[in-house]
Amino acid sequence: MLTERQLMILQVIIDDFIESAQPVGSRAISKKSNISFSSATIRNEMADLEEMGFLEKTHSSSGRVPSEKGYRYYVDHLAAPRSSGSDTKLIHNSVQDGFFEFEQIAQKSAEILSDITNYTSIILGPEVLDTKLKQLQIVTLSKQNAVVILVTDNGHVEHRSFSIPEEISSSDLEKMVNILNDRLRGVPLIQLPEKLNSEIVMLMKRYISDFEKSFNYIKQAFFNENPVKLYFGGKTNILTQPEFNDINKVRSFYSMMENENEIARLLKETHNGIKVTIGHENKADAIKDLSLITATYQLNGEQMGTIAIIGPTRMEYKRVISLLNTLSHEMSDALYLWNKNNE
Amino acid sequence: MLTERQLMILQVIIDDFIESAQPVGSRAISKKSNISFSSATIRNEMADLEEMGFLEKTHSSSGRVPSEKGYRYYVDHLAAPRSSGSDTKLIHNSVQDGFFEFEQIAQKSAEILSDITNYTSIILGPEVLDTKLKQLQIVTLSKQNAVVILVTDNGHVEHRSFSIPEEISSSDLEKMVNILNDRLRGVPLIQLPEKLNSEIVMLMKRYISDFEKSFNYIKQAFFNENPVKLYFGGKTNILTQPEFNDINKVRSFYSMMENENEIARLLKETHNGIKVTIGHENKADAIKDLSLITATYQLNGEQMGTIAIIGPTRMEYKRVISLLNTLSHEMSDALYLWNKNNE
DNA sequence: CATTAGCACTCGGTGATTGAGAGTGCTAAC
DNA sequence: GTTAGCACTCTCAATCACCGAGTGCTAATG
Repeated sequence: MLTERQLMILQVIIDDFIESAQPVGSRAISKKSNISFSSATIRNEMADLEEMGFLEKTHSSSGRVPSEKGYRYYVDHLAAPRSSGSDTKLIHNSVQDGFFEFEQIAQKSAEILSDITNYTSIILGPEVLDTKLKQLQIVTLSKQNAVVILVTDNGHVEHRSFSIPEEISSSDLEKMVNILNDRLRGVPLIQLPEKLNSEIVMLMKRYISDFEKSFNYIKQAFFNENPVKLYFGGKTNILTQPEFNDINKVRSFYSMMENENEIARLLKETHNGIKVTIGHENKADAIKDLSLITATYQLNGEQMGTIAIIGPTRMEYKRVISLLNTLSHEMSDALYLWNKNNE
Repeated sequence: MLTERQLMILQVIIDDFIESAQPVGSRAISKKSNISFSSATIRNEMADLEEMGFLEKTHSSSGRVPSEKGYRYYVDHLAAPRSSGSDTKLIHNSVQDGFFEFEQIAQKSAEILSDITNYTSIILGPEVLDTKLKQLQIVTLSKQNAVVILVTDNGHVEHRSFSIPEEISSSDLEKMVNILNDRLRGVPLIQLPEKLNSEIVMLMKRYISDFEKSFNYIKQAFFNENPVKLYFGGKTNILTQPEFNDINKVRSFYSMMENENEIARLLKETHNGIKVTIGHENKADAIKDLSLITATYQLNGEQMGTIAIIGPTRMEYKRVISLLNTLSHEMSDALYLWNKNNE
């Protein structure tokens, strides 16, 4: 469909625009070292590319700017991922550097990703639902107060304070914890509320009277939480992008970022591999003039979570794609190792 | 120094400007129902007030705008705190509604504060340094991995995963935890590193060989943390304030907000009571055209932490001061009750 | 026939000019 | 002491001319 030369010109225009954020004129292109045609020739080609929808003008006598279709073509055909050794090393080090806890690594990776790209990065943690309860613990602080601590088999820890009903003695508490541990160890978190309600409540009532009130509080505290966690990096980076000189864009972007559920939903749409969503391809209104690039990470082939970068449609696709690729593999590898040790 | 009438006019101007964000003209003032002088008279008074430094003009023929000195006078003499019943109720409910955990309450209060004011709120948590260790717990996840959990006497929980050196058997681990609990229970967190290094290390070495490596990791994980925690509310609220139409202001504000240490330092300067810092009175450059209002909360008369609101110098001082006052008392009360139960 | 030089044309951006409107300071009258 | 009146100042928005970057088209070129 496109001639060799058109491809080349399209590529040059997009590369140039990604770098400069300025409309690209025919003269500027003709001066590039790898271009040997006159500006007039290029003008003709650009007119054709515009007609086909790959380029746009900001006004009738301006230089050309890539359209969303142009970007789409660019990422699909033109943007061979370009990996930088130093970037790769940075990511590698951050992931390998003591992989003890997923939360740490995710947070750190999100920060590095946003630091080296100047975009905003988001990492979607694995669903906690299929993690299993490892241990339940109650630490009493005083006669009235105690902390329940819940540890999952992947090392995640949740805790919640509660006040001890007067009727419950400390030996009762101990009994209760023992029962719970006995019965609930190994139960997937997602089944916990149900298990608690059916089997356990009955059992407990036999041992301890009137424990329901305080127990409800604990249950609620643990299971109303978001079932999924997001790690952000560089939330304010977009402020340095020229396309965000408009306060209203900033506003709508941030109000969107506050809605974690929506973001999680967006990120979950990726299924294995890297997905680039450009401008209006995005379903969420607030990022209809931004691009979202997502990649997944896996454990034993099963998708665990998503890494994402949000930036202007004028994004360094090549670099970002390669970065996400690297990080995705690093995280998958680390998860695999960690899991193997954990068997 | 100021006549009755000048006071009145100053007050009206500031109130009006706080509401409208527009320079206030003499004619507008003369029309207010509680003002019975002509615009000419008011012009004369305004000229005097300007000469004294309480008012400013944005240009030679504009209406007047309060100067920082004007705001200062306003909060010191004119702004009798005006408490709204519904605000008070909101705060009261949020604080009372299940005071089991400080973190929850602080987070929720910060959010409510920012929601009802449209400014940004920050709550500085109590120094964790003088809380004491209540219990240490190690939960093994597998042969290689484990989680250390540290509970303080005020219900704060910290945890960190680590990998178990191969030399350590699970019975060794148990021993280690027992020793640690024995020796460290009741020790103030601030003394923990020291204690660990002096007494405990020696003791442990006798029981367990080569535990140092993994132990160092734990130590580091726990004690490199910020010794103080900040809870933010409404970080994006300032975007709705007209004074933040300038992207550069937004940028400098956010880059300041990312520096938690500096913010903590600012908030710590308050000592009992409410403190209003207007514009250039602030030491931090990034908020030299903003106002910061702080209040402390106490436990048994001892200052525990700070509540703060950041907004434009054109801030609803009356309302904010009264809100902070209310919240400060509510939090102090709640802390007191909680502490009493905890004895 | 593809390429290119040349040129008229278009449009955004800048700076100067203008008039309206809001507000002031000052003076003179009350 | 207060106020009406008025000249003056300055912002803001609209208008205009002009420049420059860039285009589209045509005609000449190899």
